[in-house]
Amino acid sequence: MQRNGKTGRATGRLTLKDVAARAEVSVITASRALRGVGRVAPELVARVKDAAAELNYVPDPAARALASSHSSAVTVLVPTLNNPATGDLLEAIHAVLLTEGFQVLIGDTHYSREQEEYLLRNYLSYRPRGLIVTGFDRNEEARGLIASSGVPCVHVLELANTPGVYCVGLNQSEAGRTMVNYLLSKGRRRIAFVAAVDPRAMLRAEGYRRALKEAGLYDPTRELLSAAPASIQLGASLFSELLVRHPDLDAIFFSNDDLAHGALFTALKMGIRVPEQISIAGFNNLQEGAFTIPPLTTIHTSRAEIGRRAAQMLLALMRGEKVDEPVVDVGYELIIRESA
Amino acid sequence: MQRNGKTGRATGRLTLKDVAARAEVSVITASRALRGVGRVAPELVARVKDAAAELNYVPDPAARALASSHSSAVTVLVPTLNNPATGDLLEAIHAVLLTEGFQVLIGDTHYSREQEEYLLRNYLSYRPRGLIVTGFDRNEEARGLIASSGVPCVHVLELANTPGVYCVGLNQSEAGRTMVNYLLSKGRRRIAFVAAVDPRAMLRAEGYRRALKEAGLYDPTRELLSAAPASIQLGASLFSELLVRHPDLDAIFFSNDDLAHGALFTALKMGIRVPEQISIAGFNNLQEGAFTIPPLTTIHTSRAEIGRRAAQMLLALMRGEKVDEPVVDVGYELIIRESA
DNA sequence: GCCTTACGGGATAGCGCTATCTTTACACCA
DNA sequence: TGGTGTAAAGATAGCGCTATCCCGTAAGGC
Repeated sequence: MQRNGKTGRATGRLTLKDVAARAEVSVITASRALRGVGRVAPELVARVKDAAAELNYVPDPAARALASSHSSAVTVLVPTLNNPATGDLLEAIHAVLLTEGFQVLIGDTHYSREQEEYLLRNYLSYRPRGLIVTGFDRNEEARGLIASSGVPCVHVLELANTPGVYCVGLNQSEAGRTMVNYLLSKGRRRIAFVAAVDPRAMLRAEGYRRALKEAGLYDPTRELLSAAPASIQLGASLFSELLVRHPDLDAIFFSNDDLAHGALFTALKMGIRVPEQISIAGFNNLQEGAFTIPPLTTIHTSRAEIGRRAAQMLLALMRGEKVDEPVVDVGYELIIRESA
Repeated sequence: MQRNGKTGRATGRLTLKDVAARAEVSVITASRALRGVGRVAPELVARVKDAAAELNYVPDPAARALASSHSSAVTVLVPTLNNPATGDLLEAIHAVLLTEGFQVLIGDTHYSREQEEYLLRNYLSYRPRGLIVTGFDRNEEARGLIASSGVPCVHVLELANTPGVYCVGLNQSEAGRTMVNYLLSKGRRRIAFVAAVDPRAMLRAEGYRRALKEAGLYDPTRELLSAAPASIQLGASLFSELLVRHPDLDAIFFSNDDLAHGALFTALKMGIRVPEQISIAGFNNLQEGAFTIPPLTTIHTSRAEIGRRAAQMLLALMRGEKVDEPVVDVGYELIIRESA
């Protein structure tokens, strides 16, 4: 129960030695028994495990990390914590890794390459067993840190075909293209793209451009990018701004549901009929989208599935297993609702 | 740049020994110089720091933790990651602690006491320097773990007056009471309370009950609690359900903005006029609330400020400084919009 | 019967740091 | 001049674990 007490140690910590003593084996046997490595007679394993359980023993991760030069930590770097999509992702990653006995260290890069590099340097000093990073937009230093660390790394949200690179995500650009093609199929011709600049949004922008160029309808002045982080507020103001500049637009593709929600609210307030006058589309399929007036047409992305599968892939990599599907495309789904 | 190379160590890691050698001092002097403890001549400190910088040395946290029996980690336990309010809180905590050189370990208790106890046991084995936990709703075991660990702990979101307990939050119950009193002041008499059960929501419920009892208008059948996690969807269905049971209600206080949004959307769809037929109020002041139809009356809570101040308080505690304000009430603000 | 091989178990030596004690150097006072 | 105090640096010994080497014992081969 209590961790101080019968041991005479300076730190008062309950150690493997105590467990070993109780099980009447040597420390190293206790170590092996608890880790399930090496050859230990089943009977001894049971005795050690019982002793550990009775004493409520928890191994010291620091000592373990120092001795083995491997921690049980997995570092996850996300661009922001302030985002429902990140929440879904982290929740799923946590769920998988924690049950497997790993600790999850979360780093928030705030969409900054410098910050990401700093965090990598920092977190890698923890000798994490694994690494999950968001996308591929990082500087050379950061790339080098990941590569030279030798720590298994899974990239999430985006896809890449580079050999030796593991990733779980979706083709953001294709998803963007799908949405624009859908708008085109509905007869829209003057389609704008509005985004809060972030790497994924820029990939969606590529898809947007490709689709419109293929249709011969691309007009670069119809792209509106903002450096501010996405929010409903921002969507509202970008929407107004865009309408002033381009009153003739018949559709707007927002890089992000938040922005689209702001636009929908503004449209409702200003009496602009959606989708009759203008179609509005978002991206990510946040829960609110099903309830807006009108409900939002968007692209569904399975953040939870990405998190889960990325964590599982990382587990396999950390165990040294062969991963025969290094690129997992979880796909996306066009959610057609009334707004477009 | 690279971490392998000139050192002859088995792990290939760049160690303090390398730094010491380069600065031509002993390891322990290098250690002291880098940590800024003890007496080291300024000239040597500079030499060591230069050497460390040139080698791009990053101390091994595991070794440090083992030797000093203190890590540089701070554990934060939150009830969910899937929530904008949690995002704000974590973002702020991260911002403060990371710049001070601490690592932030996030644990997600999923609103479960058992899970919290498990996580505490686990994370405490990391010898964190500090602990931030959400509220006070935990089992005896968990309470004991925190107390006996001797790790400085700050409680967030709720307040308590127990001596020796540090907390940063707001009086949830008072905030709930304030909202109900406001509704009463607007002439509402048949006020319901709808919540997704969580400890904070239950405190708000207390405030709700108190206010109504004081007004002699309390009716327990007007409380609707759901075990499911809060969502717009849930709010929508609870709203419909409640109206069937109590068609005469003139106001509903939702424990949570998400739920209120669902209600507003449903009301709009069903042609129920808000606030003429029924007033709707929420809690937390999420960004969406300013844009709903009609805009949502709610209670603003400063999650970011709570996170920031909690982190600062924890810093002070970890440094052994005296904290003369162990209970920080960041307050709340009644945001009056059209929905009530 | 001796040697090999395999297996179960233990002894030992660190992992990279820091707490603690000890030593050295030098100023100060009687 | 010798003793003493103190600052500055180093030597030493772990922190709690695991990698590695080593030693018995038993089974199997010739």
